[in-house]
Amino acid sequence: MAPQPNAAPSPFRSREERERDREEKREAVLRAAVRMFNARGFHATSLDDVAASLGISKPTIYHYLGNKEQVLIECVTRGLELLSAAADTARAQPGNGLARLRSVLRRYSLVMMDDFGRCVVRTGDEFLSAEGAALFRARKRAIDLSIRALIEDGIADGSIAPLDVRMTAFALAGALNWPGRWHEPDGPLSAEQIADSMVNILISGLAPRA
Amino acid sequence: MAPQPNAAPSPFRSREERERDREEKREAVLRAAVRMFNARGFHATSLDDVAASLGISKPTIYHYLGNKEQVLIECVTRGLELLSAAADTARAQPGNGLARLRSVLRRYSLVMMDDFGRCVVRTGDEFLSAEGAALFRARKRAIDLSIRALIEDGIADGSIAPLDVRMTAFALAGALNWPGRWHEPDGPLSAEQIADSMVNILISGLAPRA
DNA sequence: TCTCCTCTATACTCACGGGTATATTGATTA
DNA sequence: TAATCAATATACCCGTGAGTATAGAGGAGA
Repeated sequence: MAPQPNAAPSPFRSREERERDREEKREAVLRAAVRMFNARGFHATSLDDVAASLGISKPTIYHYLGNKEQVLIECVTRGLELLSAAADTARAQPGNGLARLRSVLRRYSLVMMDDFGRCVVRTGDEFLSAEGAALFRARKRAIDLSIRALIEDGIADGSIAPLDVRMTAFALAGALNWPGRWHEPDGPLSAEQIADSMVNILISGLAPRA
Repeated sequence: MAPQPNAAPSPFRSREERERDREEKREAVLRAAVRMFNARGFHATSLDDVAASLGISKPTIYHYLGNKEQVLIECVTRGLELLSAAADTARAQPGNGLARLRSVLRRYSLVMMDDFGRCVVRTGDEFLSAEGAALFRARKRAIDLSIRALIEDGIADGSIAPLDVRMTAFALAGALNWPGRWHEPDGPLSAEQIADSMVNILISGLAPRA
């Protein structure tokens, strides 16, 4: 029996619908978890707390996710994927190296002020198991390399000064990660304002330009 | 009986000597603790571990320090004092605003690559009790204000471009805090090299100067 | 010499929280 | 209708680690 195109909403869920439900719930757990991890810290947040905030019980979380570390890893991975996407989409854009870098940095910075991005800065290697930490480092390194490549492009085409690429990438990352620590979404400054402001400062530097 | 100026070292310790001993041991506990906190994270480090690394037992630590949070607070406070000192000593130096700021940033950056400095970046508010966190924030704010004042001086005397002072301070802090996360003391790059390099990048910016 | 204080260890208590065993309900499928 | 499976709960286990009770050893001072 094929589903009617305009069938009235039925209480009987199909296979796909049930899978979508499941995915939705999983997602809800991750959202709730990442918020609490960011607010109180990973170790200070118990899965009982997370469950309570969703009106469910701890075993339900275990029904959707393997264990506490996996919850964290999924959160961090989401954040890292957003950052990678930010780095890669702008890479193929037109413009000289500096213009493309500016665009990447802007996006990167915005991600850092979002729940999953924040989770990335706030999660040190110490929180993860050896394997988790290795994965984490590998993904961060890939992002770092993306940014370095962009800086090199800019130096090659003359739009960026001939700086130490490695250090420059670290300086940029540090400055743009920092808002993940202090920015509060409900504060007076919008993420966009902060991102633009930060990027401009980093690109022009403190010394006045003649 | 007054102590002889060149008395032979005696096994009988005087009052001051005993107090000095005590202070020394306290210090040793903090050093050992901060190292382990930085390496494994605060929550993953038990006081039993710290004690074992010194060849002593946990109650001995409690003999010198009240509880685990106090150990952390003392470590963080030491770091914050170093940072404050870095900010304040250079404040009274000669030179225009930019020159003085450069000097402060350099010192700040070096502290961040030292044990107690690292502890400051790695310790989020989440690790501390409400009172601890409040103290922590207050001290960090004071340092931030010091740096902002310096930036304002520089803008006033024309040695720094007319930027958003608040954002500039955040960008600087972020970039200079970051090495506290990734720099390893035994690595190939010396702290001095990193500090100089970082500060130069931040001051001149990425865009080439005509 | 007797007492007190300092320093240290052994051996405990206890809460917290990650993780699980098991039961229940209701829908799906054979 | 029986058997199965997904989703959820209650009630538990148990390791870890913060913090403590207690005791002993040895020097300091009276």
